[in-house]
Amino acid sequence: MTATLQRRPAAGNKLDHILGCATRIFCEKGYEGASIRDLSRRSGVSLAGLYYYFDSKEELLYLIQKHCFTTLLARLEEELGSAPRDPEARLRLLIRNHLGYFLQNPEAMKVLAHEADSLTPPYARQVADIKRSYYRICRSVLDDLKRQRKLRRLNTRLAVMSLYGMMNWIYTWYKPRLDPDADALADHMSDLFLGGILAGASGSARWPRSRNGRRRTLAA
Amino acid sequence: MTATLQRRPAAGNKLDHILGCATRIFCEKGYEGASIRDLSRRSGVSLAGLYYYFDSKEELLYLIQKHCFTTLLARLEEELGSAPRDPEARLRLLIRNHLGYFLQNPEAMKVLAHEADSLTPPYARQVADIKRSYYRICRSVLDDLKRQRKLRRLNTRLAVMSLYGMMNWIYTWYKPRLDPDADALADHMSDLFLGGILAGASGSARWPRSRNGRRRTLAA
DNA sequence: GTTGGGATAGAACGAACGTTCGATAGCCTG
DNA sequence: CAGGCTATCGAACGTTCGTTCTATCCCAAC
Repeated sequence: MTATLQRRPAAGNKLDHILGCATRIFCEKGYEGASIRDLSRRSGVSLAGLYYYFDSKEELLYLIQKHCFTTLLARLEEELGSAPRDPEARLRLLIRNHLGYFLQNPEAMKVLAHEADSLTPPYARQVADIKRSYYRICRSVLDDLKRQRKLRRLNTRLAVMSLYGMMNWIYTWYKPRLDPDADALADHMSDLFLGGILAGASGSARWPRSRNGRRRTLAA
Repeated sequence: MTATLQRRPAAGNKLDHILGCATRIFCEKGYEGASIRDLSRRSGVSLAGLYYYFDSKEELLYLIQKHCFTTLLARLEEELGSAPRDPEARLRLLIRNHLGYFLQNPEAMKVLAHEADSLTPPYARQVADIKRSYYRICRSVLDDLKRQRKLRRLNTRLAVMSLYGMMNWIYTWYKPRLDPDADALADHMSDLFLGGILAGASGSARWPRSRNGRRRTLAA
């Protein structure tokens, strides 16, 4: 009934193992589709024994999400701390950090992206707080870029969301054998995003915005 | 046991109502989290009565996905049929079509994006076929653009996936009150994507870091 | 050597699940 | 009116779910 939100003193190692198994199971079958019995089988811990390490299935998902977002955020803050002030460089670094972590932990990535709103209030708020911090960093970097390059017509929210869409969607299609590695992918998406931002949103009359009509912008 | 994959003769109206309710429930609670009893309550049809209209919960999801993707694909093909040959114009039209349909049916959109691999082989293949057709249209338009603009370094697969990521991710953040409407959003994403493609992918410089280093591909 | 608590598991609980059964209306056709 | 077909439902079936109860084992501390 009562949410713990705090870990027991010295149960470090086995809990990690359980969380790892749970991540893989949630990844494969989804949060609702996965059962504690699946976790019991895969982890080798008895059904009842599992409940020594967590209070509920929901806390399990919470622990996974909290750990991943916390790690992701900490990495980013550390890297940005000793990085140049130039907004473009910082944005590239952010993208590299995001994709690097995600492609290194593809199962966790899918759980984060796919079960983004499977948690209910007591847990959901905690995760939402971390996500908001992460989002705000990206937004502020983009605001800096907007100021520096005088991109008056840039909608920062839309831009951030488009960027996250590009990045987070990869869990649906990325094939390690077929697709470029994390750094090359980060370069690709950085170029695509920055190119689009800098080319389209600077407010010159070159690309007039029209509501309904189709624009014949470029001479073919 | 045997998958029907074919509708009974004259059960049109009520099945539509059931499918509409099911879409909303799948959207709210996810496919696994939703129950037939939820659907019974919301639709006003008794639990057993529902099974007159479909054979299984999975067929229900299949019918929703098939209908949506078929409609989306048909609309696109119709629009592209009477459209200019210019690849950029066709790409803009594709984006407009995609976002227009999705923002008009946000609940169905979420079910399509979120339950993309909740179906098992007999049903999954049918849906995958339609999705592949849809994907291929986008890819071929992009290949045309690549040829026309001589974008030698453009990875078409990555570009298509990035674009779909941008577009499909909106179900996680779009707020009708706060964000621009479908056409404006389509313009935004078209500009972002095309700007990025045309600016970044034709030259030899891998890391165009400064403004004057950025190439202008537009005046060909 | 006893004790006490951390760690574990077998068995069970009540609830909810997807699905089916059998029956009952209404309605068209002969 | 008889017979069959469409549409519908209450009740149940068998299974699986998340969770808990209770008992045990292990081992350090006294």
